[in-house]
Amino acid sequence: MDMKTVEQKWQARWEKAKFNAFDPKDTERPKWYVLEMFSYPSGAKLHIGHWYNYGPTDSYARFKRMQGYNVFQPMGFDAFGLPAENYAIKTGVHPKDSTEKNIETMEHQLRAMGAMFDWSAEIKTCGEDYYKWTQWMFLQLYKKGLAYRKEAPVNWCPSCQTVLANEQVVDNCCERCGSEVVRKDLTQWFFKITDYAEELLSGLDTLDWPEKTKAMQRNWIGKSTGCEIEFSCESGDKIRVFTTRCDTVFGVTYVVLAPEHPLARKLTRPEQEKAVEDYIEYASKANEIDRLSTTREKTGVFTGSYCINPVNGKRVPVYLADYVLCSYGTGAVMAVPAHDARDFAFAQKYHLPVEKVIENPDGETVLPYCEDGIVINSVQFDGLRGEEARKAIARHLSHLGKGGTRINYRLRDWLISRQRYWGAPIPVIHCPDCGAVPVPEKDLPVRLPYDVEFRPDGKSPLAKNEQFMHTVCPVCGKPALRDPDTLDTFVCSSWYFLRYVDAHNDKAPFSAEAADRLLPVDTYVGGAEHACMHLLYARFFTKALRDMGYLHFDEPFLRLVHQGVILGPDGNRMSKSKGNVVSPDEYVAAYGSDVFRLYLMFGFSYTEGGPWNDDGIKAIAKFLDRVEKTVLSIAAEKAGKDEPYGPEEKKLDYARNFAIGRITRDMDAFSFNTAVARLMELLNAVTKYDALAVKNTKLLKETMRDFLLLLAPCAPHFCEELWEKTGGKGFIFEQRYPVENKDALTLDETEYAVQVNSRIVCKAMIASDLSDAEVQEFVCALPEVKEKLAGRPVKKCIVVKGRLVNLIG
RNA sequence: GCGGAUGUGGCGAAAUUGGCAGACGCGUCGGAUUUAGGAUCCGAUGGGCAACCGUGCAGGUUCAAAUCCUGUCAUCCGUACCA
Repeated sequence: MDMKTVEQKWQARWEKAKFNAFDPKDTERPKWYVLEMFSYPSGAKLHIGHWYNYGPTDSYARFKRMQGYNVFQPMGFDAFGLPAENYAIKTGVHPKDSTEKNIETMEHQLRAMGAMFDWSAEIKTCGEDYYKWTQWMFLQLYKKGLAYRKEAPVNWCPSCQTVLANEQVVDNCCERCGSEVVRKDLTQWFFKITDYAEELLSGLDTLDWPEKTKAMQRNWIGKSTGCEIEFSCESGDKIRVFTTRCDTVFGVTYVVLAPEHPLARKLTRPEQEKAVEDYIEYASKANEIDRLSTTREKTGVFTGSYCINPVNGKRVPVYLADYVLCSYGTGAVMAVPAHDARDFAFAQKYHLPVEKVIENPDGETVLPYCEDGIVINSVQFDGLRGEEARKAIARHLSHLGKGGTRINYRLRDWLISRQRYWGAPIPVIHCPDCGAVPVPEKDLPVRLPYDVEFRPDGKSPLAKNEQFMHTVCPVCGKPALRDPDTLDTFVCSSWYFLRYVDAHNDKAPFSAEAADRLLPVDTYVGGAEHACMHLLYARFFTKALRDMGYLHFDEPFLRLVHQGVILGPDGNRMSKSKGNVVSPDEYVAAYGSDVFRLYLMFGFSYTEGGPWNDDGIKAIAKFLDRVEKTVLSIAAEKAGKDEPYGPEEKKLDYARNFAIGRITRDMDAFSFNTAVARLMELLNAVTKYDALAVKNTKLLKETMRDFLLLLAPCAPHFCEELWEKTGGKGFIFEQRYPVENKDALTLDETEYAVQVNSRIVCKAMIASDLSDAEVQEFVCALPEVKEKLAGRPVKKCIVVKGRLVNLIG
């Protein structure tokens, strides 16, 4: 078969019939929203990763379609972002121009894959008709109190000249360029994702997602239940600390503030001023030194001040130390060196007292003892243990008015400002009188100007564009300046799945009807690297929009599947620098897109991936050749009667229905490699039967028809062609996916493994309708069994229906 | 350190969830066809002459373990002083 011609032929026909588009008028069939993570339009062509994500998932979508679902499978481009801007800085090619060109190329390639993408819903996040609504989203979150501005120490990449999200910092280095990240204070916009911490955590339990991904989100959210305790200072200031171990509060021997803590300087006594200033200076540079070492020595400085432990009135010194993080909890901790490894190390170094208040119930108490144990030296709480002690002490603190139970999350608010050009401008105007004023919705979009100087110098490129910057305040009408920053591209991708459902709506981001009809996403497929970013942000958006009344569901992605990573042939991640990049193009040119897709499905365990190896690709081409030959030769046979129906026919019918059942299950489970294996088995069974002298032609033709239908989602062009050639009407994808006939799966007899004392003695065909006792009787009569038993009585007999008999003698 | 996974033939991988380990395919070997090569078709293929031995390693539970439990090693991913 000339695959190139066949592919073009069917792609054109599908296109013409609008066959790939979701049909909103069809209310008969239930909807099924299959979504693959959209791609960033890079300069390179589609790589194996794209193919591996989109090819097999498209087969899944087609399978759902044949099962009778009204499938919606859109595609688009996550088109804003750093790479285009970096490319522009390097080459002078404007991001808009390079991005549009790349989109064109990629779109062309994606279409050539032959996937069932509904291009009528295509979106490009850099288009005005899209980012207008991204800005609208910002405004809604702002209205809802979920967007706010604050001065905050941010991660600054000196090379990219931009702020990075925590998630974009890897090993204290910039995720993109590898430069070391430094700290810088800037006024930034944030989304208050922490307001949803609890629901983002609890909602995970309802999701059909990989456990690993859920675990990562749980860790990222990092809920811990503990206690907040107030230590009063002699100055009158109050230090609030967070602890999960309030059962150790009687063992506090000092209190530590993060160097950036607001009280740090205030509590410093004059005689300590120099030491403290030096330390704060040192700590501010701490990011620049190697913080990765967990064995890094604890450092700190005494402020000269003391505070009072509310439970026992003890006066304890206040230290600054950078092992306490400003951004977690209250930025201050009570130090209990006897029962915390870090406090212990610090106390040793600075010769601070260690007071034991917990005893190991199961042996010697070696300090620092950090497990739960029995409370001692704590007056009325002595003898209590673990959780019980914590509850009692928390209650006590609450009575004292000095604290109480508190839940703390590791999750931080999402920093969304970027001092970058290629993104959606933040729709805010800064007025000297009115302050930060949101742009009225009617004035959206705030257009991203084309002419800008984006060579980095630490300022937002937009800040240098006078025309863009100068405007009037929407409240008072006086001259005012626009916000020069753009939104993190993750903001764009946090709601794209919502836009798809109503991609051309110019009145709203999406209509309520469209959202109700298609959302949430039923099956979402993409890389695992987004576990704590995109997948969390999209959930946050969904919940926030729900609370504003725009959506009527809680979770955007009901089921999530991560495809594995295809590595280079050398087992390493593919990269230009390693020179191990394998391009799909040559294979697609040589074998066609169906063969390439089918090989991706067959050669790897989908969620595992693995090193690229093209040994099997010829085998797939051979398999399809065999299919073609067999299908055409069987189709050419004269239609016959539905007879005979003997053991051979029964066998073929069994193989057919077995395959139907298993393939259906495998496709649903994204177990594509086994689905293809089952197809191969069925073809083998058909070939074998076809070679017989006497055949039931009707059964044979029906089996072949089923086979073609089963194969269709995995080799769409190829099967359409054969469908047409063998007289099929319409598109093969209009046909119903075969459903197994359970009757054909009940056999008169099956092969049992016969064991004596758990060792296999022989195999035996045993009738299916025998009772366990009859099976035992049957196998006991077998000569091999008699020999092994050697006259001993059978003490016990285990029968596993249809599989195995085990005689214990 | 913590969290999560993975470990099965020469190779990619299966295993109905505790029931015949290695489905399906690659590769290899043998045969048919062919002037030859290629292609195609048929057969064999975990190891061992064998009894038997085999799912990283060592134990355990069970009539029965790749699968469950305990310990251990290796690799990968995530995370980084989270109080």
